[in-house]
Amino acid sequence: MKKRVIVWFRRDLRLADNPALTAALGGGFDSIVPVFIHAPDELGDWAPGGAQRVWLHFSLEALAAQLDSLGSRLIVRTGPTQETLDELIEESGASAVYWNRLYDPLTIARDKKIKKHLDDSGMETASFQSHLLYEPWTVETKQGKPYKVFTPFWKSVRDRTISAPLAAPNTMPQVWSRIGSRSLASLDLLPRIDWDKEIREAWTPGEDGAHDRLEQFLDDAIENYDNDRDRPARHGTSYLSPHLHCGEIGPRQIMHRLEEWLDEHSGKALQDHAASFRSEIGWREFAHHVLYHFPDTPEKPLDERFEAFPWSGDDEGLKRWQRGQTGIPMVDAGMRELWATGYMHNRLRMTVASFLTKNLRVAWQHGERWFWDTLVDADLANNTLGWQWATGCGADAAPFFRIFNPARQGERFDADGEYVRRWVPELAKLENRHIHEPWKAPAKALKAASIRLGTDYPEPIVDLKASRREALEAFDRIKKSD
DNA sequence: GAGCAATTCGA
DNA sequence: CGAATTGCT
Repeated sequence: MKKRVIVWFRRDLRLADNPALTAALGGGFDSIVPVFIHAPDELGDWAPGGAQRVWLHFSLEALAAQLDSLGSRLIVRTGPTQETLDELIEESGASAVYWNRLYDPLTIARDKKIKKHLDDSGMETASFQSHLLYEPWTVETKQGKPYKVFTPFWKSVRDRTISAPLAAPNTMPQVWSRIGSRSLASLDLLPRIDWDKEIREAWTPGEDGAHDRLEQFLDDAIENYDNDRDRPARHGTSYLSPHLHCGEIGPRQIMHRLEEWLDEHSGKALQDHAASFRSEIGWREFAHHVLYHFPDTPEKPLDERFEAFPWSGDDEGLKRWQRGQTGIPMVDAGMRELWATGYMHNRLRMTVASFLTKNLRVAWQHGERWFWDTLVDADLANNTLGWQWATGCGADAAPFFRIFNPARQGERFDADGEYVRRWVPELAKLENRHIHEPWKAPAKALKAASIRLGTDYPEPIVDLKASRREALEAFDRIKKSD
């Protein structure tokens, strides 16, 4: 009797360091059926957004090509997942299903149900850790509770040993030709109008693209990480987030390769830069930890007092924010970068989130949703943590009064206005000293730069100082009403 | 460089 | 008890 196993791919679209795949290859099976099941309905409100879908399309295309080159084949199906797995089991005669674990609430619930169903019908099932360095349930405070503050979380886990990543297979068993697959195109992941051009040009989804990015980061950017990662005009960050989201590379591989690289490049300064980068990977772990233990946080503030926060309900403000027409250069630059490319530099993510929630006092869930639909790296854990952090209703005791001033942010991190000029070209001719606050520029300076405020570029839709004060007052009220 | 405004977390 | 991502006026 032939033994066959289904490897159920999800957001682990890689061959190297893929424990489910490795277990299947080492499990004495005669055949392996690699399958991806597209079932966005099962993710409720958090089905992949527009930009994510584009990424997923190309990532699946890359995985399919890799499997082809090893003599295997990616089977693509659509949900419902449980029924689809049942059909595949029937068609292939598989006796086992293996997969790698994910941690968002709806996926956990679905996977549990499917595991029980498969177990009950006599299948062998196994799930594996590959998406995170530290399983959320293995990390707790001395009181046995989940962590709510990053630093103690990170201190408690960062010295744990990380096992070596698994090698990619050199060859794989053929997939029975009778097992049919849908075409990728039929999943309808790509947009009808080609707004995704910039995404295609700027990125290479897939496992090879992910590793190239990591190498590029090590070669070019890590030596200045602490200084350059906050400067949006530079390429100072790793750009690994969308690759990590789809699991084209895993955190274990990143950490391992980093150590290997550091062994070849010594220096105290480099160690510091590497520590900062590691802690960013740590933030991703922390975000998953918090989402796992507080599964309501995509919708609800962790700090319950914020349920009563007097949001403005400013629809017009939200629209202008989305379109990059707020009249605040840094905010508009960030929002336009997002709209044009599906990506936004992290420094700007904090700045625009602070502006939306504090200065416009629009509920953070609206911004979270917009990011979800537009970001190519939209990730439920990271997006949720980021928005709650920026709002001040999240995991740490950060004071609400820590409100970003977009003009100060511009002066500090985009001093020469390069980033603003790139994304808000109508301000291109304005001198550096006015570029982050055009409303304060003298008439002469505006004229010299051919800018008519309110015509060529909007007047600020809100007064930064007054709106900051009002936000603080609103926070005072919910604090006292507790 | 202090004050924001005292709070919550976590050892 | 000390500490708390990345701030602003």
